[in-house]
Amino acid sequence: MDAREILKQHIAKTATLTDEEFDHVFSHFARHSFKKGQAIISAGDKAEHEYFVLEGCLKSFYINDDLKMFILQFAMPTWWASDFDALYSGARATINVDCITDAEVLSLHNTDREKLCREIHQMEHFFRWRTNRGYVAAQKRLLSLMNNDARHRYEELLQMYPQLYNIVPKNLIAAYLGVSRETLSRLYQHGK
Amino acid sequence: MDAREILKQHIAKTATLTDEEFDHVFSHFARHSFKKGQAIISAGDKAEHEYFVLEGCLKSFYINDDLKMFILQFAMPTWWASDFDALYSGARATINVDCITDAEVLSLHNTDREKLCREIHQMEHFFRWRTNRGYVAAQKRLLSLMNNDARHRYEELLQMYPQLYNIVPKNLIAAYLGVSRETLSRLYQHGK
DNA sequence: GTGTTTATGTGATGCAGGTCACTTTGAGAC
DNA sequence: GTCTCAAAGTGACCTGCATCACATAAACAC
Repeated sequence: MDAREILKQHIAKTATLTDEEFDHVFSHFARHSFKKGQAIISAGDKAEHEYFVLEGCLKSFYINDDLKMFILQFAMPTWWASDFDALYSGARATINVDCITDAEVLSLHNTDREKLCREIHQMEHFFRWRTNRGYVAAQKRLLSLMNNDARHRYEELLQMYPQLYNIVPKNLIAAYLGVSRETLSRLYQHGK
Repeated sequence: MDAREILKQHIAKTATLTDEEFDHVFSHFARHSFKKGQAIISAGDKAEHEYFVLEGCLKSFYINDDLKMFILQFAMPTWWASDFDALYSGARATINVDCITDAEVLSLHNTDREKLCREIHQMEHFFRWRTNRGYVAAQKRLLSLMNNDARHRYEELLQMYPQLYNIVPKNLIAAYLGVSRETLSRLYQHGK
């Protein structure tokens, strides 16, 4: 399935667009291919685009002063990634986005998203719902982080996104869960 | 300042409405007075409304199987509170909302929010931005929870919301930070 | 292929913060 | 006022997870 069709079906789940409207929307996206390990947004950059994943897997992450990495999100096909704080506020990025595997993405400029939201009511609706889902997911993750131990969070993650197990190295899973890679490794030593 | 004016100015920060449009919007809100300690949404309820705070302070929180409380949000004047997951998905509430102090609020039914978003493009814009801000704030809190220790998170919270110090008891602050009340109490024993 | 980097496992040790138990202070209710 | 209950402080003890150190093993570059 081509990029156009993937995006069209993705948006159609939340918003109703005519074919002409979708053509107009799609004309604001640009396609990019990235290699495994390649950076898409680096801390300090201006974050001007958000990215819709067609193929592969991205991660968005923060690096603290001790160079420790914390993963905010893994982005699989039909997910969106960016430094949303910087994107909306116009500030420099503090979040990085890069490629865990080779990836195909569509980029949308911040200005164009706002333009599309102004022009087409249904696009504003679409982006409202996309953010809604992100907000609710972030709140659930906050509660899980406060309430559950490392093992529980690990099993929760694998149950929710089984595909991750095969694609994402354990050190990155640890950086998502908020535990050290050693602790994650020890969770299942000698079979559970 | 009356309820109408507070809401009007709050919305005007993000969206442009004519007076007629605002009158229409405002007609969907209902005003309520609550007493300190009173519950607004309880786990198991249908969550059908979201609440805009005019006066006082609410909290939204989760209670786990061990009856331990985790606070998702304090809601001060011009903040919104609800179980947004249940509200949007139609599921039963898992989050509670109640009053830390006596409070004056405006309620908006889920159905009416969606109706207003359909009728008035600018209202869809308003709610998109409201959720944006919530999403970004939740992501920052996730990072802080993974990256910083209890003392750091406490100082961060007080710096961001100094008003909380006088209004909100320490055991609730602890439930927000994700530490025990004993640990929070010990942070500043014998003056720092 | 060979050398280099990245991912993973595992032992030893330390500490932040949890839990339990008890005390003190303060705010309402009457 | 007095009684009750919630909030807050503190000691003693325990534990989940971090950190450091080193050993494999697998992936990648050339």
